[in-house]
Amino acid sequence: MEYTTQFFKALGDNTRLRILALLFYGELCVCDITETLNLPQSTVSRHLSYLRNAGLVKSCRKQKWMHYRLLVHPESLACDVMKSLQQRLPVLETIREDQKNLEIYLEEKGEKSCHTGG
Amino acid sequence: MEYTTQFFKALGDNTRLRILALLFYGELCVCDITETLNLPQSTVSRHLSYLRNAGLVKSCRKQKWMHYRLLVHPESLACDVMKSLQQRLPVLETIREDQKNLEIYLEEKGEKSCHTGG
DNA sequence: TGACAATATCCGCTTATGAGGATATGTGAA
DNA sequence: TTCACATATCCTCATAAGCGGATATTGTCA
Repeated sequence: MEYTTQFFKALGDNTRLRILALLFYGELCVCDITETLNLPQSTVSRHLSYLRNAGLVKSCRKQKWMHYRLLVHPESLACDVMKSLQQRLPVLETIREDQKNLEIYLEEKGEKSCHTGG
Repeated sequence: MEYTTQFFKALGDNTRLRILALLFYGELCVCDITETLNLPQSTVSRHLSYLRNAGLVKSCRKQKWMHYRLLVHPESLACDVMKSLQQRLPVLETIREDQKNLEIYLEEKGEKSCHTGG
């Protein structure tokens, strides 16, 4: 049952919940997350590693940028929980603010984005 | 968002997941859990405290025995997750064994139970 | 290849948490 | 009021993890 425990440990941290809430918007690179949440790069990177080890996200390099996106196995506990999170996390003030900031950030970034030509 | 984080932290431990899986069967006292899981009493008590603080269970004294049962606020993230846990935890070998042991234990205990005269 | 940008990892420090034996507290019965 | 049982809390130790600045690594481009 280690996998299950590790899954919930991964959700047991404010920063990681905030990161997941951003990833519900789609694939993002580390700098997107770092700037949106306004946290030190090392902090974001460390939490992303944690999420990857716990099997919640997967990463892939695209040129200079490492992109992260959600990874869910269908018909699983993790899948159920992630769906519920997607629906319910925005109840939280902090999460709503983060998501708003992401929208603003992505719009401002526009075509200069590391997402162009993705 | 502290409440949410605390909720997931509470789920991020093997022993606590095992305890919750037993409580899906209904209200239990500490000795039921201790004997079913075959763990030191202090360990079980500590984890029950943790679950209580995180708002997942509530306790009430019945004579000499402290009874614990699940506590879920309807229409919440916690409620969604608990429902999913109830359905999916028995996928895990350890959980199935625990639940089997609980059934045997309760049957053997029978009328000498601390549940008599509830 | 040299410089820079994007990330990951290291490091030192601090706090949270787990374990389980020992002990304290609370409760009912004699 | 004393005993026995049920449970909570204390104590000490060990490990997991969080933080963020500094540094290493890797890819891109001139």
